[in-house]
Amino acid sequence: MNRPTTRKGCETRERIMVCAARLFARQGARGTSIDEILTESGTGKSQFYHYFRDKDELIRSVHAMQIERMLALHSVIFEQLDSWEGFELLNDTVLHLLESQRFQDGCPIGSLASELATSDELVRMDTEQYFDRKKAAIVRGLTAMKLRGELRPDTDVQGLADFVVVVLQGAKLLSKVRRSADCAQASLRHMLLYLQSHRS
Amino acid sequence: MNRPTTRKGCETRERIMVCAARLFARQGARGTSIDEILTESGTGKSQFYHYFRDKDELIRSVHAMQIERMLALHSVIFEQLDSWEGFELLNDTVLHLLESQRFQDGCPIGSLASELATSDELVRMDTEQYFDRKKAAIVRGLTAMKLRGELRPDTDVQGLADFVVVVLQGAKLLSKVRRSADCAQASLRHMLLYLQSHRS
DNA sequence: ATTCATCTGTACTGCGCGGTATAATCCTCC
DNA sequence: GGAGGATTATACCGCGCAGTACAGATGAAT
Repeated sequence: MNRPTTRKGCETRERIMVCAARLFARQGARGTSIDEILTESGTGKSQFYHYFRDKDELIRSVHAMQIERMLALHSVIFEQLDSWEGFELLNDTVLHLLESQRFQDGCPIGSLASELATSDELVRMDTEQYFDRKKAAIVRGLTAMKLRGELRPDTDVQGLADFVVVVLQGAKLLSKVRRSADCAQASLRHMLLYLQSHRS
Repeated sequence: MNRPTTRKGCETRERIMVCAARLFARQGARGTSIDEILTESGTGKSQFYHYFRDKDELIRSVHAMQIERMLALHSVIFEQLDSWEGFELLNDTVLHLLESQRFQDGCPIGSLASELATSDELVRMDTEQYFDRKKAAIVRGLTAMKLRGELRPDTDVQGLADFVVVVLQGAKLLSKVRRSADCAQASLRHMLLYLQSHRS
């Protein structure tokens, strides 16, 4: 609702957001109560409703934040996606991320989207944009490789980019269910091998 | 709680389950109240608590039912997974299923798992088993093809099977977010192409 | 020091939710 | 036809939830 103006206000809002993000990733948005977030973040109700109109707005804000966070975190990698090393780095980063959460959260963005996509159109659209931006980065990289003659001229860049996004999301989901990165690792490796099969 | 014995009882329990399954797929388990299920299915509270101990038991029952339903629906296909036609049929079936839901539900099993995997260990394990059984069917098929010499002897059957499961789940999730089968279709086609690249 | 907007503490409300209690019906079998 | 379990109707309970009211604290600017 109100954007914070002072330093203290920013910190408070931030603490709520970060804490909510963590809880949402573990137990979903519907499975997390506002009180729980407030207790965990050491804030009060008045503070919450000073910065957010209602729970839905919090959810959307957190989701948007996670999206920007992820895209920022991967921005360096995205720029290297015009080389095999870049894709290897992408795979490694994803696997590393999964392990750092001990395979508990899967993909926070994907999870929240899966939970709310049908009931919250805004969340759905934000997620769609997220996938679009991810895909665009991959398309850029593959196109560059194609232009440099590293990929066959008839390579279906668009379809491959969709494919990569799909594999990434699927791998993250399965690692969450299996509590292990094994299948994710195998899948990502095969994905890379498939990309490389388009070498000219 | 109580298993129904009479015909009427079975029908009542069935109606609750089917209705819950539909609602869970659209709005998640936490996003669906018992009252909503009862209203929609035309049953009463006493009937619900006659057949289910609590909401968790309903959720697990519905989830288990969905799993068995899916495996049964695919059992014929699973037996044909020792041929390229079999995999094509699998892809077509998945796409057809997505379209029949107008891309609203994605994968009911995957969605519920994503929502509850971290908070309900039983749901998580059931889902894991589901993926295992799916993978096993794929492994059987690919192994048969390998033995028949249609796949190269060094083919990583296990890894490929994981890969297929991952792609299927990822495709279903993205179709839900994108409200379209386009990316799913492209991904599944590329998956098949990759499998076929292992031809000997 | 006073002012004034920002920020925060606390107590409260109303309601929807999961779950219970009790008793009434239905059906089958003897 | 009536005994007895299976099934169903209805009213209810208590709690946790999202959201509100309002007063109090903070702190920078003048």
